[in-house]
Formats: sequence, structure tokens, C-alpha cells
Amino acid sequence: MEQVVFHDWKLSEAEALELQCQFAGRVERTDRIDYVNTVAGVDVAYDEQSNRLVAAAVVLNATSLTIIEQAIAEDVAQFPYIPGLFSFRELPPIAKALSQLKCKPDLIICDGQGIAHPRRFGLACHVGILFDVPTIGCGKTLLRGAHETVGTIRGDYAPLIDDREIIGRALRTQDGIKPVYVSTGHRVSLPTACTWILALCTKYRLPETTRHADQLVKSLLKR
DNA sequence: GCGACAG
DNA sequence: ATCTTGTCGC
Repeated sequence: MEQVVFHDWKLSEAEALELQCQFAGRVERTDRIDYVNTVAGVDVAYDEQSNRLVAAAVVLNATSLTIIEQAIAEDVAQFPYIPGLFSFRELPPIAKALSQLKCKPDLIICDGQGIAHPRRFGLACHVGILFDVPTIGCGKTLLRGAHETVGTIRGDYAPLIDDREIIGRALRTQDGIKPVYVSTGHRVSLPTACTWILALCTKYRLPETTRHADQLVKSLLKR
């Protein structure tokens, strides 16, 4: 698939903050998504010793959830891990992997937040803008703030609120299991995002897309 | 000054 | 993210 928006990755912290505020205005929080035939998952693994990052993009058939295509990329970390500026560290290798895909996925699930972010521009938004593709942020923990109690049954959810604005949902993907945090990445509404996350969490807490990508990068890092 | 802080 | 043993359960 083709990246359509480019910018320098070697930025100062202040420049990264400025870029987020600028790009946040381009994020689309409503549905602008075609029929979904394929869904992709992306993830990154680290090697502290070599300061190396390994990224993978795994494309699945949206209904059978079988793997259609995979792509991997490697990179040397150019940006430190700073909460709130996460994408500037993980996105370079992810963009490389996505660029290698023969076909453009109809939807991409990211391991992290979408607009559930202090400047409403988490990793999922960044990926969505750079490739002009529908994306969803599905994180395992919250970047900031809290949420009200979530029902205990799969499908139950509670709104994520920041500054009196609903920025996402804590969503229970399996009965009695800790919920995940879903938010709009780009071109996907919150309700649609949650429907997709539930459809992808067939057996485990996390979506099959991110599970496949996670498994791939970890196996690659061991070599 | 102190605490909070995606992966 | 990653470092790590055993243990509970299908």
C-alpha cells in the first residue's frame, strides 16, 4: 500500500508536539469506510540491547480471519519512549512494513490509542493520516484518565471521558476478562470501531489481528 | 514539589 | 516493550 503523507521522523520533542496538534485537525471521527474485505494488524517488538525495533503488518480475510499477507520491517529506534509521543518511536518501522503490502487493507487495527490521547492524536490516528486508511486504536491500558465501571459480559462497555468529551470506550471483549480501550483512529466512528473489535476478538481478549502481528514480531526478534 | 505516564 | 516459575485449567 502507498503512504500518502510524509514528514520528518527526526524531530525534537517540541516539534513532535506541534506536529500532533496540527495533524489532529485532519482526523475524521465518522465512518468513511468501504465494505471491509480485509483487516490488518500491526505491532512492534523491541530489542533493548541493539536498540532495534521489528515491526509487522498482518492482513486477514475479514470474515474467515485467515492470513492473506504479511510484511515485516526493521529499524533502529530514533525516538525515545515518551507517553503521549508514542507514535514517533513505533511508526517508522510500521510505515515501512505497511508500505511493503501488495494490497491496501480496508481497515487497520493498532496496538495503542486513537483519539483517546491528550492531544487526540494517538498512534492509530497517525497511521490513518499517513496512509489515508480507516484505523482503530485498541489499547491494553489507558494513557490517562479513568472510566466508569464496565459490565462483566462480553460486549459491555463504558465511555472514556476526558475534559467532558467522549474519546473512546472501555470494552469487555470476553466475559470476566479485563476490558480493552477502543477509540477512533481515522475514518471509523466509535460504535463501528467497537463492533469490529468484538468481531475480531473471537477467542481472546485482544483482536486476532494484533495477536498475529505480535506473534510474528516476537518470533522474528529471537533470531 | 509530587504524581501520572499507550508500548 | 521486556525481564521471568510455577500453576491453574481445558
